[in-house]
Amino acid sequence: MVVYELTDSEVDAMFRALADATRRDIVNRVLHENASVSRLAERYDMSFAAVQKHVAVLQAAGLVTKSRRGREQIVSGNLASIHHIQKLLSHFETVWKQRALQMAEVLRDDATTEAPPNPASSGARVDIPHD
Amino acid sequence: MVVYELTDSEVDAMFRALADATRRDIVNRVLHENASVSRLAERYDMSFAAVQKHVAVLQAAGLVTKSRRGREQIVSGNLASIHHIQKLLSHFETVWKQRALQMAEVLRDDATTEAPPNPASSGARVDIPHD
DNA sequence: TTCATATACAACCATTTGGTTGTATATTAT
DNA sequence: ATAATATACAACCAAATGGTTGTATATGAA
Repeated sequence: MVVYELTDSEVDAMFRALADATRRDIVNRVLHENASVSRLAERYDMSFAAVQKHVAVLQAAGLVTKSRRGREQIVSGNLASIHHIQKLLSHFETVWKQRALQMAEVLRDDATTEAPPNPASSGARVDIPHD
Repeated sequence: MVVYELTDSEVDAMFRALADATRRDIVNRVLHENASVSRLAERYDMSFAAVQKHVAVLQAAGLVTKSRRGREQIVSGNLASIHHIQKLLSHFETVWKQRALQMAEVLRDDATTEAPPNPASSGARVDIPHD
Protein backbone atom coordinates (compact mmCIF):
# COMPACT_ATOMS: atom_id res chain seq x y z
CA MET A 1 0.00 0.00 0.00
CA VAL A 2 2.34 2.70 -1.24
CA VAL A 3 0.72 6.10 -1.07
CA TYR A 4 3.35 7.95 -3.06
CA GLU A 5 7.03 7.60 -3.67
CA LEU A 6 9.23 9.72 -1.48
CA THR A 7 11.77 11.95 -3.19
CA ASP A 8 15.47 11.63 -2.47
CA SER A 9 15.48 14.74 -0.32
CA GLU A 10 12.52 13.49 1.69
CA VAL A 11 14.37 10.27 2.42
CA ASP A 12 17.49 12.32 3.18
CA ALA A 13 15.48 14.26 5.75
CA MET A 14 14.20 11.10 7.42
CA PHE A 15 17.61 9.51 7.81
CA ARG A 16 19.18 12.78 8.88
CA ALA A 17 16.45 13.22 11.48
CA LEU A 18 17.23 9.78 12.90
CA ALA A 19 20.97 10.44 12.94
CA ASP A 20 20.82 11.99 16.40
CA ALA A 21 20.40 10.06 19.64
CA THR A 22 18.21 12.72 21.25
CA ARG A 23 15.84 12.68 18.30
CA ARG A 24 15.70 8.88 18.23
CA ASP A 25 14.86 9.00 21.91
CA ILE A 26 12.10 11.52 21.26
CA VAL A 27 10.65 9.26 18.59
CA ASN A 28 10.76 6.32 20.97
CA ARG A 29 9.12 8.34 23.69
CA VAL A 30 6.25 9.69 21.62
CA LEU A 31 5.67 6.27 20.10
CA HIS A 32 5.12 5.06 23.65
CA GLU A 33 3.05 8.05 24.67
CA ASN A 34 2.23 11.43 23.19
CA ALA A 35 3.90 14.33 24.96
CA SER A 36 3.99 18.09 24.82
CA VAL A 37 7.21 19.78 23.77
CA SER A 38 7.90 21.09 27.28
CA ARG A 39 7.22 17.68 28.76
CA LEU A 40 9.80 16.25 26.38
CA ALA A 41 12.23 19.07 27.16
CA GLU A 42 12.21 18.19 30.87
CA ARG A 43 13.98 14.94 30.08
CA TYR A 44 17.01 16.27 28.26
CA ASP A 45 19.99 18.21 29.45
CA MET A 46 19.63 21.04 27.00
CA SER A 47 17.55 24.18 26.56
CA PHE A 48 13.86 24.11 25.71
CA ALA A 49 14.67 25.82 22.41
CA ALA A 50 17.09 23.03 21.49
CA VAL A 51 14.43 20.37 22.08
CA GLN A 52 11.98 22.50 20.16
CA LYS A 53 14.40 22.46 17.23
CA HIS A 54 14.82 18.69 17.43
CA VAL A 55 11.06 18.25 17.31
CA ALA A 56 10.92 20.62 14.34
CA VAL A 57 13.50 18.50 12.51
CA LEU A 58 11.48 15.35 13.19
CA GLN A 59 8.32 17.08 12.07
CA ALA A 60 9.89 18.38 8.87
CA ALA A 61 10.97 14.81 8.15
CA GLY A 62 7.42 13.63 8.73
CA LEU A 63 8.44 11.35 11.57
CA VAL A 64 6.23 13.08 14.14
CA THR A 65 3.22 15.36 14.01
CA LYS A 66 2.19 18.18 16.33
CA SER A 67 -1.33 19.13 17.35
CA ARG A 68 -2.39 21.98 19.59
CA ARG A 69 -4.14 21.28 22.85
CA GLY A 70 -4.72 24.55 24.65
CA ARG A 71 -1.35 26.20 25.07
CA GLU A 72 0.53 22.98 24.45
CA GLN A 73 1.71 21.31 21.28
CA ILE A 74 1.27 17.57 21.56
CA VAL A 75 3.87 15.53 19.70
CA SER A 76 2.96 12.11 18.38
CA GLY A 77 4.84 9.56 16.31
CA ASN A 78 4.01 8.96 12.68
CA LEU A 79 4.34 5.25 12.14
CA ALA A 80 3.74 5.36 8.41
CA SER A 81 7.00 7.18 7.74
CA ILE A 82 8.99 4.91 10.02
CA HIS A 83 7.47 1.97 8.24
CA HIS A 84 8.46 3.49 4.93
CA ILE A 85 12.15 3.85 5.66
CA GLN A 86 12.20 0.47 7.32
CA LYS A 87 10.96 -0.99 4.06
CA LEU A 88 13.68 0.89 2.20
CA LEU A 89 16.27 -0.85 4.32
CA SER A 90 14.67 -4.22 3.97
CA HIS A 91 14.92 -3.65 0.22
CA PHE A 92 18.68 -3.41 0.65
CA GLU A 93 18.62 -6.74 2.41
CA THR A 94 16.57 -8.28 -0.34
CA VAL A 95 18.99 -7.08 -3.00
CA TRP A 96 21.86 -8.61 -1.14
CA LYS A 97 20.13 -11.90 -0.58
CA GLN A 98 19.20 -12.18 -4.25
CA ARG A 99 22.78 -11.53 -5.16
CA ALA A 100 23.83 -14.26 -2.78
CA LEU A 101 21.41 -16.65 -4.45
CA GLN A 102 22.70 -15.69 -7.89
CA MET A 103 26.26 -16.30 -6.79
CA ALA A 104 25.28 -19.70 -5.50
CA GLU A 105 23.59 -20.45 -8.81
CA VAL A 106 26.65 -19.44 -10.80
CA LEU A 107 28.72 -21.75 -8.68
CA ARG A 108 26.26 -24.57 -9.33
CA ASP A 109 26.27 -23.92 -13.11
CA ASP A 110 30.04 -23.77 -13.21
CA ALA A 111 30.20 -27.07 -11.44
CA THR A 112 27.92 -28.84 -13.93
CA THR A 113 29.14 -27.29 -17.19
CA GLU A 114 32.81 -26.50 -16.82
CA ALA A 115 34.42 -28.34 -13.97
CA PRO A 116 34.26 -31.69 -12.23
CA PRO A 117 31.90 -31.85 -9.23
CA ASN A 118 33.28 -29.83 -6.38
CA PRO A 119 32.20 -30.79 -2.86
CA ALA A 120 32.41 -27.17 -1.76
CA SER A 121 30.24 -25.72 -4.53
CA SER A 122 27.62 -28.45 -4.38
CA GLY A 123 26.76 -27.27 -0.90
CA ALA A 124 27.34 -23.65 -1.82
CA ARG A 125 26.24 -21.33 0.93
CA VAL A 126 26.58 -17.64 1.41
CA ASP A 127 26.10 -16.17 4.82
CA ILE A 128 22.69 -14.63 5.18
CA PRO A 129 21.94 -12.87 8.44
CA HIS A 130 19.18 -14.10 10.67
CA ASP A 131 17.73 -13.00 14.00
CA MET B 1 22.31 -13.21 16.89
CA VAL B 2 23.43 -9.87 18.29
CA VAL B 3 27.19 -9.56 18.28
CA TYR B 4 27.43 -6.43 20.36
CA GLU B 5 25.30 -3.42 21.06
CA LEU B 6 26.07 -0.39 18.96
CA THR B 7 26.71 2.86 20.76
CA ASP B 8 24.62 5.94 20.10
CA SER B 9 27.34 7.55 18.04
CA GLU B 10 27.75 4.41 15.94
CA VAL B 11 24.04 4.44 15.16
CA ASP B 12 24.30 8.19 14.50
CA ALA B 13 27.02 7.48 11.94
CA MET B 14 24.93 4.84 10.17
CA PHE B 15 21.87 7.02 9.80
CA ARG B 16 23.96 10.03 8.82
CA ALA B 17 25.71 7.94 6.19
CA LEU B 18 22.36 6.94 4.71
CA ALA B 19 21.07 10.51 4.74
CA ASP B 20 22.54 11.23 1.31
CA ALA B 21 21.11 9.99 -1.98
CA THR B 22 24.53 9.44 -3.55
CA ARG B 23 25.63 7.29 -0.64
CA ARG B 24 22.40 5.30 -0.65
CA ASP B 25 22.97 4.70 -4.34
CA ILE B 26 26.52 3.53 -3.68
CA VAL B 27 25.24 1.09 -1.07
CA ASN B 28 22.67 -0.21 -3.50
CA ARG B 29 25.28 -0.57 -6.19
CA VAL B 30 27.83 -2.46 -4.15
CA LEU B 31 25.14 -4.69 -2.71
CA HIS B 32 24.42 -5.68 -6.30
CA GLU B 33 28.05 -5.97 -7.26
CA ASN B 34 31.38 -5.05 -5.72
CA ALA B 35 33.08 -2.11 -7.39
CA SER B 36 36.30 -0.16 -7.16
CA VAL B 37 36.16 3.44 -6.03
CA SER B 38 37.01 4.78 -9.49
CA ARG B 39 34.42 2.53 -11.06
CA LEU B 40 31.85 4.01 -8.69
CA ALA B 41 33.10 7.52 -9.37
CA GLU B 42 32.41 7.15 -13.11
CA ARG B 43 28.70 7.05 -12.37
CA TYR B 44 28.32 10.29 -10.48
CA ASP B 45 28.51 13.88 -11.60
CA MET B 46 31.12 14.92 -9.07
CA SER B 47 34.87 14.66 -8.59
CA PHE B 48 36.63 11.42 -7.78
CA ALA B 49 37.66 12.90 -4.45
CA ALA B 50 34.03 13.58 -3.57
CA VAL B 51 33.05 9.97 -4.25
CA GLN B 52 36.09 8.85 -2.30
CA LYS B 53 34.82 10.88 0.65
CA HIS B 54 31.34 9.37 0.36
CA VAL B 55 32.83 5.88 0.42
CA ALA B 56 34.90 6.88 3.44
CA VAL B 57 31.76 8.02 5.25
CA LEU B 58 30.05 4.71 4.47
CA GLN B 59 33.10 2.79 5.59
CA ALA B 60 33.39 4.74 8.85
CA ALA B 61 29.74 3.90 9.49
CA GLY B 62 30.50 0.23 8.84
CA LEU B 63 28.05 0.05 5.94
CA VAL B 64 30.69 -0.96 3.42
CA THR B 65 34.17 -2.43 3.56
CA LYS B 66 37.14 -1.87 1.31
CA SER B 67 39.74 -4.42 0.29
CA ARG B 68 42.77 -3.88 -1.89
CA ARG B 69 43.07 -5.69 -5.20
CA GLY B 70 46.19 -4.54 -6.94
CA ARG B 71 46.01 -0.82 -7.30
CA GLU B 72 42.26 -0.76 -6.72
CA GLN B 73 40.16 -0.64 -3.57
CA ILE B 74 37.15 -2.86 -3.95
CA VAL B 75 34.07 -1.65 -2.11
CA SER B 76 31.53 -4.18 -0.90
CA GLY B 77 28.35 -3.84 1.13
CA ASN B 78 28.19 -4.95 4.74
CA LEU B 79 24.81 -6.51 5.18
CA ALA B 80 25.13 -7.07 8.91
CA SER B 81 25.08 -3.36 9.68
CA ILE B 82 22.16 -2.70 7.36
CA HIS B 83 20.34 -5.52 9.05
CA HIS B 84 21.10 -3.99 12.42
CA ILE B 85 19.62 -0.59 11.75
CA GLN B 86 16.68 -2.18 10.01
CA LYS B 87 15.97 -4.05 13.21
CA LEU B 88 16.22 -0.83 15.15
CA LEU B 89 13.48 0.65 13.01
CA SER B 90 11.32 -2.42 13.26
CA HIS B 91 11.63 -2.03 17.03
CA PHE B 92 10.01 1.38 16.66
CA GLU B 93 7.16 -0.26 14.82
CA THR B 94 6.77 -2.89 17.50
CA VAL B 95 6.60 -0.26 20.21
CA TRP B 96 3.87 1.57 18.37
CA LYS B 97 1.84 -1.52 17.68
CA GLN B 98 1.99 -2.59 21.33
CA ARG B 99 0.80 0.84 22.32
CA ALA B 100 -2.06 0.53 19.87
CA LEU B 101 -3.03 -2.79 21.45
CA GLN B 102 -2.86 -1.27 24.95
CA MET B 103 -5.09 1.59 23.87
CA ALA B 104 -7.59 -0.85 22.49
CA GLU B 105 -7.49 -2.76 25.78
CA VAL B 106 -8.07 0.39 27.84
CA LEU B 107 -11.07 1.20 25.72
CA ARG B 108 -12.42 -2.29 26.28
CA ASP B 109 -11.92 -2.07 30.06
CA ASP B 110 -13.58 1.33 30.24
CA ALA B 111 -16.54 -0.01 28.39
CA THR B 112 -17.10 -2.92 30.77
CA THR B 113 -16.35 -1.24 34.11
CA GLU B 114 -17.34 2.40 33.87
CA ALA B 115 -19.69 3.05 31.03
CA PRO B 116 -22.56 1.38 29.22
CA PRO B 117 -21.55 -0.65 26.17
CA ASN B 118 -20.40 1.66 23.41
CA PRO B 119 -20.69 0.42 19.85
CA ALA B 120 -17.63 2.44 18.86
CA SER B 121 -15.28 1.14 21.55
CA SER B 122 -16.35 -2.46 21.17
CA GLY B 123 -14.93 -2.42 17.69
CA ALA B 124 -11.96 -0.34 18.77
CA ARG B 125 -9.34 -0.22 16.06
CA VAL B 126 -6.15 1.70 15.67
CA ASP B 127 -4.59 1.96 12.27
CA ILE B 128 -1.66 -0.37 11.90
CA PRO B 129 0.27 -0.12 8.66
CA HIS B 130 0.52 -3.08 6.40
CA ASP B 131 2.20 -3.77 3.07
C1' DT C 1 62.35 3.11 -17.08
C1' DT C 2 58.52 5.69 -18.21
C1' DC C 3 53.70 6.53 -18.49
C1' DA C 4 49.04 5.90 -17.15
C1' DT C 5 45.85 4.46 -13.54
C1' DA C 6 43.94 4.23 -8.80
C1' DT C 7 44.05 5.99 -4.64
C1' DA C 8 45.20 9.03 -0.57
C1' DC C 9 45.03 13.19 1.56
C1' DA C 10 45.55 18.20 2.62
C1' DA C 11 43.71 22.79 2.18
C1' DC C 12 40.06 25.52 1.20
C1' DC C 13 35.12 27.17 0.92
C1' DA C 14 29.98 27.70 1.43
C1' DT C 15 26.26 25.76 3.78
C1' DT C 16 24.07 23.17 7.38
C1' DT C 17 23.72 21.61 12.06
C1' DG C 18 23.13 21.72 16.95
C1' DG C 19 23.49 24.31 20.41
C1' DT C 20 22.90 28.97 22.94
C1' DT C 21 20.34 33.41 24.70
C1' DG C 22 16.91 36.79 24.22
C1' DT C 23 12.43 38.52 23.03
C1' DA C 24 7.55 38.14 21.72
C1' DT C 25 2.99 36.01 21.81
C1' DA C 26 -0.77 33.09 23.28
C1' DT C 27 -3.14 30.56 26.83
C1' DT C 28 -4.33 29.31 31.58
C1' DA C 29 -4.56 30.24 36.52
C1' DT C 30 -5.07 33.48 40.51
C1' DA D 1 -5.72 42.44 35.52
C1' DT D 2 -1.61 40.08 36.52
C1' DA D 3 1.33 36.33 36.71
C1' DA D 4 2.86 31.91 35.20
C1' DT D 5 3.18 28.55 31.52
C1' DA D 6 3.98 26.90 26.74
C1' DT D 7 5.49 27.94 22.56
C1' DA D 8 7.60 30.53 18.57
C1' DC D 9 11.32 32.51 16.52
C1' DA D 10 15.42 35.45 15.57
C1' DA D 11 20.31 36.13 16.06
C1' DC D 12 24.45 34.29 17.02
C1' DC D 13 28.36 30.77 17.26
C1' DA D 14 31.39 26.60 16.76
C1' DA D 15 31.71 22.46 14.44
C1' DA D 16 30.53 19.29 10.83
C1' DT D 17 29.26 18.40 5.95
C1' DG D 18 29.79 18.14 1.00
C1' DG D 19 31.93 19.79 -2.39
C1' DT D 20 36.28 21.64 -4.84
C1' DT D 21 41.45 21.66 -6.49
C1' DG D 22 46.07 20.34 -5.98
C1' DT D 23 49.76 17.27 -4.78
C1' DA D 24 51.83 12.86 -3.54
C1' DT D 25 52.27 7.87 -3.73
C1' DA D 26 51.70 3.13 -5.23
C1' DT D 27 50.71 -0.20 -8.78
C1' DG D 28 50.36 -2.03 -13.58
C1' DA D 29 51.46 -1.73 -18.50
C1' DA D 30 54.61 -0.69 -22.48
